[in-house]
Amino acid sequence: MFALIDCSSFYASCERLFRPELQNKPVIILSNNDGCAIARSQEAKDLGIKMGDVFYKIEKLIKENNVHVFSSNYTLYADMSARVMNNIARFTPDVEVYSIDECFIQLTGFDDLEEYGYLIRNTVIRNTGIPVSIGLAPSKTLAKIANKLAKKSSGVFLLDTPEKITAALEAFPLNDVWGIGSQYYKKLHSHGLEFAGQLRQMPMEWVRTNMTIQGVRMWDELWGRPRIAFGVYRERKKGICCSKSFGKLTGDLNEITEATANYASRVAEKLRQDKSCATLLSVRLITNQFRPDLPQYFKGITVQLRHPANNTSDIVKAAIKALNLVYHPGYKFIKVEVLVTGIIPQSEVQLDLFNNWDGVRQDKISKLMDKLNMHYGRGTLRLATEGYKKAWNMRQNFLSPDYTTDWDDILTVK
DNA sequence: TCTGGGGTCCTAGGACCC
DNA sequence: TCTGGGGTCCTAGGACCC
Repeated sequence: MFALIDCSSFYASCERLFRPELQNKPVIILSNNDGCAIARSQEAKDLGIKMGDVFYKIEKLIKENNVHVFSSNYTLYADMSARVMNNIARFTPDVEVYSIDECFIQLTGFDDLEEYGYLIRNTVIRNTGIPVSIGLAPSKTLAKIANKLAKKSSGVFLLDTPEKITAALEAFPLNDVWGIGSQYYKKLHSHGLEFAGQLRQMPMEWVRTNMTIQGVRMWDELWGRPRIAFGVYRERKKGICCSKSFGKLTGDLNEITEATANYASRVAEKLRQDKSCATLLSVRLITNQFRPDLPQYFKGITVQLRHPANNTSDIVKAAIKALNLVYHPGYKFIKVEVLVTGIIPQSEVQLDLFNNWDGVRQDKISKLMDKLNMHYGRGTLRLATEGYKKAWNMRQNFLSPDYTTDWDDILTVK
């Protein structure tokens, strides 16, 4: 049996934890650059605020209803997420962290799974203050469905017998099924399908033709046959990217170079975290598609690294080289993306005797940077090209303190 | 009337997830 | 003024090989 444990309105719950006066009040969290709503408390959902609603378009509604607004504070959310996951790991060693606010666990050999579900739920709530709901079922897709049903009932939902599963699927809307997005929903709906139970009744060949092999896997899972692997150990990532919109439009190559260096440096950090090296690096420059009055530009280029690397210096140099190949004056850019691919394990990188490569030295420098930045905060030690003014940096006008990760931000109790 | 067969690798694009 | 970021997997099609 699988369980899916999911934090309710996770970002909003994190913010409310340190602002208890916001319990039962509408709260929303904005995307980077304070662009649109990406998380809402139940009260905010009830006001009709939807995922992705553009901030300035709902400002009136926000004022009228006294909605509390926060910029995304990923430092806080990541730390709270780790606390939740650690608590869950006390119940079973097999935890697959699926996203910042969700994990799958595998449970076997329990007489009363429902009771165990409540025990996990209550423990997490007591120890972290973050409410969670738990869905239990024989496949991951069904566990996701059980989890949605748990949210509508008492926080834990068990789908264990064929009868219970059939009854649940009959009334479960297709567009809420894990793996069915807007495009597949449109297609299925045009064939008269509306509920998960109806899709499950379709012949496998029909599913394969209309939804490829992935659809067949999902279809099997709906029948309670697990087809999606349970992975406690995270696979090596196939690509690592850092891409963020600027706080303003800019055509200034110096500013864009600074941003590119920052993003590339972050990519190098992530590579080192994964103990991976990259062989290819792409940079893409993008204008603002929401400004059709301005000339549009959208171009990316991929360069080969002269040696598989994860040190900051090599990655940043390659990124700046690629940037200079894609940059074109006369445009106002909104975003630059830095992406590395061709990832290989760090341990498999071979030294190249003929390339006069100073990677060993650079690797040592990067290691030291990681150590210092871990201790004193990200960006304490960085390359000069990364700059210090950061005129392009994103807007975060409603940022909460880093209550749990920064001594300066710790709450004072009077 | 009519152009081999069977592979590999890469990229772009489309679908999905949170 | 103002519209997120970071991933996954699958398929089709082109280039290339023998």
